[in-house]
Amino acid sequence: MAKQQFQTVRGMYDLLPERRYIFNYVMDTFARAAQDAGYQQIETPLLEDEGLYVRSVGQGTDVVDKEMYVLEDRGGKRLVLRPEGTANVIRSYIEHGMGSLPQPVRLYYFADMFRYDRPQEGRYRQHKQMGAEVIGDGNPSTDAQLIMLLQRVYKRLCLPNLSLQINSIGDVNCRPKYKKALVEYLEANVKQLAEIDRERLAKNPLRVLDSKEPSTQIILADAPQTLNYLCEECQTHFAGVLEYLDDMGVSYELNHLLVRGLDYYSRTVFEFYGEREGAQASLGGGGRYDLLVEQLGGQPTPAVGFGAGIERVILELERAGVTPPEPRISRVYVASLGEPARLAAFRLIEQLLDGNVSATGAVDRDGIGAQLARADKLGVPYAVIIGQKEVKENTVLLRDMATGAQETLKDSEIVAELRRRFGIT
RNA sequence: GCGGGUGUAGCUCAGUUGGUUAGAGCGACUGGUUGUGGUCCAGUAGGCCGUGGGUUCAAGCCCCAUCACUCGCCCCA
Repeated sequence: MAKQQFQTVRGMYDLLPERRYIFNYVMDTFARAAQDAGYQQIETPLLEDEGLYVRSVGQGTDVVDKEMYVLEDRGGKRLVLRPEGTANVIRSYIEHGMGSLPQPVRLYYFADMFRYDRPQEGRYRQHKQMGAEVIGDGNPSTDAQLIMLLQRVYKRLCLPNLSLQINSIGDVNCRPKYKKALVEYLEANVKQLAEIDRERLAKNPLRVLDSKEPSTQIILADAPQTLNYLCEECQTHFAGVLEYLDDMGVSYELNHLLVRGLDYYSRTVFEFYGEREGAQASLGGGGRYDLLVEQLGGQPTPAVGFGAGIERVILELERAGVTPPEPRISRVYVASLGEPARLAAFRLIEQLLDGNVSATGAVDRDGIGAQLARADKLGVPYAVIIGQKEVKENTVLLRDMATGAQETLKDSEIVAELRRRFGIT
């Protein structure tokens, strides 16, 4: 064998058939739930202006500062491989005047995200997300509906024991006051802060809240909490969200340290966690971003959305021992022996496919035994065997693979007979 | 970006204090059976032992570097 020269780029992976179908299962489940709830699918380009993400996600966030794939095109334009799903959807909303559609606009998407991070299990440089956005509705019921959409998807995927954590981080009115109080508090305790958190304090103080440093966490226990600083509007909104969730019996956990890593969020933020310990526990999350549309040049428009990692959902499925339905295999294998039979088999396969019977077969030189062995490995319920004798008599042999029983049928009747047996009308 | 672990056949893994032709199971292929699969039997292919350098009479094994994977941290999904 030739020396292997190329391999997948670091942090990226080949999705082989034996695993690809699981992704399809998750994606189909999500798509159905989203469509049922009135969401329409959108797809935006992989490449966007660098400025789009810098302005929306924000400087001082890890995603922008150290994880973006930035490249220059031949015209010298700086482009970015999509690192997250919301900014581009909002760009599209504005660019195509979706503000003049009946509001709110509900969109869902599947997209590959690129982040230049150190890979490990459940974390790749190219990973797949499914997400949804509701644009043009600021009512708390929308937040609750969106959260329940994601929860419904997890539930349909048979994922038990996911925990939902939720918080409100306020808006332009109240967040500055909170930020000020937090900074004052942290500065008063700066000696006990971990080194890295002192840097965060200077750059992006809210990020100190989800610090994992033990020394910082001690300090955080008594830190000011966002919920105590919410303005009246934000308070009412958050109370509304929780009431709707309570009404539907959704259990959640208030987490006053949850702030999420992207700057555009305001008010509601939430995240679903799996049972895994450690860093890759986050399965999906999102929040409200009422300022983003305006920030990107559109009319002031409230919006809320989430993104969920498909690889992580699948890890969680494996963990929970959930096995998705196997992809459909062919139902019929057509085996042939001898030159004239091969042509008859070739024709029969096409006739079966035209008749909506999934079929495959050998149009090669193998003996009948080898062909049946292949049929067996494919797990087809029936094989059709055509040899010299059958061609001469215009018949075929229909073999039940489970019992080994065989019967002779007229070649003109085999398609109809198989359709009947499979209940295809 | 930081710290630990691991790289031997397509897959899962053995491989003794460094010793001469590197093994098993599964899988693939061929034959036993030129018109009949699963079981069984026999056989074949598939390895520069991740890559490069070093130490040694001798390296899969020791040393260095590098790449990849993996675990933890940071951060996220």
